[in-house]
Amino acid sequence: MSDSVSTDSLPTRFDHLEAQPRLYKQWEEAGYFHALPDHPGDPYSIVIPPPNVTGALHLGHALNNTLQDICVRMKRMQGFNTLWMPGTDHAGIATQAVVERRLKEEEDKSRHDLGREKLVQRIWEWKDQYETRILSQLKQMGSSCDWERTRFTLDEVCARAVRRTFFDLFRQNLIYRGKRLVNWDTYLQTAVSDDEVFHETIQGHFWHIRYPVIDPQPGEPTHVAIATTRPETMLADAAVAVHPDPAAAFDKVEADLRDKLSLVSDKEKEPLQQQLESIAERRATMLEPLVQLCEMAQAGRCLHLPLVNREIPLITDEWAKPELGSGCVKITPAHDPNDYEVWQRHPEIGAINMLNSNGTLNENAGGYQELTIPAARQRVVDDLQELDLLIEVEDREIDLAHSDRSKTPIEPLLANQWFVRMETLAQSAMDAVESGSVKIYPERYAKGYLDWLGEKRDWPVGRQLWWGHRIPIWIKPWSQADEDWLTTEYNLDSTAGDVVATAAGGRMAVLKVSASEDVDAQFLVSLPDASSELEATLESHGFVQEDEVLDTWFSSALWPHSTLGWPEQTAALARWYPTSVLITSRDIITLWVARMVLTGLNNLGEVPFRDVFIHPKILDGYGETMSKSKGNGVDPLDVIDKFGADALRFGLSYLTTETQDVRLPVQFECPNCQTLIDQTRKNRELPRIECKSCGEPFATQWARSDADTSLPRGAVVSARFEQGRNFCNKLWNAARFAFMNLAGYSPAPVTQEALTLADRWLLSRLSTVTEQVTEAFENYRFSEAARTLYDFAWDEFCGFYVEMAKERLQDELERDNAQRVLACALDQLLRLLHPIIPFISEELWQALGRLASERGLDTPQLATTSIMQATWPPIQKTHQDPIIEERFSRFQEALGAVREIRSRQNVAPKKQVNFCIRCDPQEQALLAPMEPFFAAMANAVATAIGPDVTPPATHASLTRSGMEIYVDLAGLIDVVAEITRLEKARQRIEGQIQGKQRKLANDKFVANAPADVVQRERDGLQRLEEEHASTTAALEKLSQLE
RNA sequence: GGGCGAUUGGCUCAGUUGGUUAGAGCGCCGCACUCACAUUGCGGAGGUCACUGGUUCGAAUCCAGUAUCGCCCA
Repeated sequence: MSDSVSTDSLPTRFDHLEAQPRLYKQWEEAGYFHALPDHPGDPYSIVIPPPNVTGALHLGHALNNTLQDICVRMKRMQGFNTLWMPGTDHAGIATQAVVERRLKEEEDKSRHDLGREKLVQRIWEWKDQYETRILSQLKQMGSSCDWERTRFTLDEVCARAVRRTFFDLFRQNLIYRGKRLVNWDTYLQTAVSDDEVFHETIQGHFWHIRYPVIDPQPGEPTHVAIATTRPETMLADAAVAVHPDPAAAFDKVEADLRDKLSLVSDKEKEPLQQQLESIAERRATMLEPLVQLCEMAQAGRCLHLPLVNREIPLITDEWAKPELGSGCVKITPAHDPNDYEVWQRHPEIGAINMLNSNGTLNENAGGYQELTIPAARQRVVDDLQELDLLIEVEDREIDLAHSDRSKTPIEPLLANQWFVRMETLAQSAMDAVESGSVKIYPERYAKGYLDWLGEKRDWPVGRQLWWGHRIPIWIKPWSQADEDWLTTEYNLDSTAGDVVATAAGGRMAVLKVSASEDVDAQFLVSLPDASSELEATLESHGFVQEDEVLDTWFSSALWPHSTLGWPEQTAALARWYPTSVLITSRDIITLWVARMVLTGLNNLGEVPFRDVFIHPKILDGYGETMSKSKGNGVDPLDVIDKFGADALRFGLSYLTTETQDVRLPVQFECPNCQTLIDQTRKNRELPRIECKSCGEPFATQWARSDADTSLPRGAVVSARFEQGRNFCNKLWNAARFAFMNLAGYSPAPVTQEALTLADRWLLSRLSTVTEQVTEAFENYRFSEAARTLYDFAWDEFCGFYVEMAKERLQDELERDNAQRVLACALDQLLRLLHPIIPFISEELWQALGRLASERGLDTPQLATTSIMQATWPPIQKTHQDPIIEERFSRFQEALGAVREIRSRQNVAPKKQVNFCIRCDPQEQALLAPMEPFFAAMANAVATAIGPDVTPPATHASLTRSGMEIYVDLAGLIDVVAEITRLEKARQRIEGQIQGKQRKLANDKFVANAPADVVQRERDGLQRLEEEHASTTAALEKLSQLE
């Protein structure tokens, strides 16, 4: 931009595509984002929720990062020593899954074909590519992160923290390995957590099977019937269970049903009644056989498990439900969570694992070894039928767990897992929230956090993956020789059974695991530092490092302190830990937020952040979450291209309210003619779409065929961002107007006396707005701040103040002060807006600086080069003047009334009209000086204002806050239109009068309501009656004219 | 099954501790482009605040229940 600003040099539009990279580069090169521990100011810090490198950022991230940037930019302006720590997350399973899928698709290779080292290398390549993309997206949004500190959860700094934390927890006996039922993803061949599993109802079957009883006594059944949705699991059955007291079980079911029956409405009674009847029926026919089976179980009767020819016991357990199926249930502890629980109660039945990690059956499946699960299922069913042991097959909807990562069915599997013991850790994290050391906004989310932690479930931290932090444990079968070696060489403390001992002066933690049924005794050794020579020594002694890697959340849990350099006692850590606020989305409160709190407390004895702000989720127009796989995802860069980063940010903050998720109806933008085409559930899955306006086709993200991919791509955007774009344009042009009128600007103090009414009104409003916006931002009420600024900037600053300044700027005597106040007001407004719309506010700030480098009312000061260095506007309480604001609104009402009459009467805008106002002397004093503004803003000339005004012969009138506004319509009046309007008005007034009269006639209201409320009603009634009288009079007059 | 949240004009949302005639943006209708901005200005139409009860002088707002939707947990 040139040094002088004129209409020629400042276009009527903000060119965001040109300005954004230029301004961002300026900021970055000036080092405004970089925080140093020894900079002045109280510390303020935020760590970014590290986006995972699986893919590019979407609008949810845009929202998340916009809110963080708003906080950070405001705090920086407020003089805090502000750090925003950026980085990305390696997202173990998700990223590996994506890369493996591509490997399969593009090269038809599995990870085993490639090998660990090469696969990991591929994933690093993927990571580099997406990290670059993600960081670039963040920059294009305007995020003012301290890029020099950028971290990655798998880099060496984070790795050090992970290593040290694992070692420390292990040393405290808080990490252990145990056999647990896990969700096994047979495709990715890893356990996945419950959070990575989704459930889907599918059409399945319910197979009813008979197991022969071994040596039945006379009178006893020869077979026991069971039913299952997964018949192949019978190969690993360990028992069949029957309820220990079937009669009591029936009693309980019936009692529960009756309880329910007494509570529900009539129409719901019927199904319950039916259930009761069928239970009674079952009881009649089945109780006796069930009791008999129960006795058989107690007598130790066994069953013959067909196909694998094993003997399994009949046992009694409450998991068997007499009211369901045959009343008996097969127990497969290694492949079913409920059966696993049964095993815990009956350890003697054992557990048999029939699965290989790749989902094929193992040697325990006998003749079915090597088969996949679906194949085995078919064979088992066929073979049972052959043996006449299949009773029937029932169609049934079943709930099937799927892996979120591979989209394949989950197999429950008994496997050795690494766990973190949560008892004390979880308690510490609960205490932190309960005591208020961590505050969650909105408060209601604290409940979920506390409930989840309250279960204190141990955290499974091992993943059978290759991408991640390898578990720092070295394993070797126990031997006396090694024990002696460790003792003499490293002063190993006594290795009491299953308690961790330290060695090497605390640089080694050793656990001697006693032998169990399937594992011999062994040493587990953990080391705190990667660089330790101990590692090599151990390996040369035959210790082998655990293959598995840690759950991604293990490293994310350390993020607030690992990024600051912990376990080193860095200056950054001392300065910025604990961080000020964590801003994130609600779905990871438990997975991430809770774990950060407990690791922070464990590692540093201090919570990781003071506040947690949970922001809404972004949904599409149908209320569905956005995602690439649905096709309703919006790329922030598409929005930025079309509307600008400021529009994106403004739109998102405007929508960030406390209770609502953000619904954004989504459109395709035709690349040929820019028409927006609503996205529907149907068209969002199409590879190509034909524009309804120009008829040309364009490609979507689903385009695969050559014909489709050769078409131009249609961006997916949302018209909701038009509001932000328009707002920026409005601000731009208001500033443009100011610049055009700042020629000859000279800085000088403006005395109180020199301020006009409009000035004082604007300064009062500005002060009030500053207070509201500051308060709103500080309490994470982003929408409120955005709305307040929008309304103020558009309606008050542009709609009134700028309009009113026009006159004065042409007046030689007034011009200097008008320029000074205008420059100062624009300056303040830009600062307030900067956190939300950083680019345009910076561009305008710099332009203003070239024209009016020194500004301010009391003592003009040299403005900073960049708005980023400007201070946050202080709240000028002395400027706040409620009386001025109140009186000014009288003017706005009077002006509105004149405009309304003009419009109603179809008076051409260019046609000047006369008007007069009958009002109190108080209003008269206010309105008199505003006469020029009526002329400028409504093309209306005041003929009289005061208590003794006589209305013109032909007029239309309106009543506003006790003022009668009359517009002289001689020669202009549309009598019919005016009569229609007045009659409608009179009707409305009469209704209101009646309402008020009724209210005031109610003794209870008068007696109970506060005096001011009653008085307000009385005043209102009086005003309405006056209005009614004048309306009636006007109507009479008009009907004479007609 | 348990928990949390939502339901306000055609659409997306505000609505402070219950108190005048429930607001905004978009869309719609009418008027207006020489004078910052048509991504604009001025005006207008459009809502029995999901439903049913209750508390209260007074309920979009508080309480209970119902319905529908969403999310989380099992």
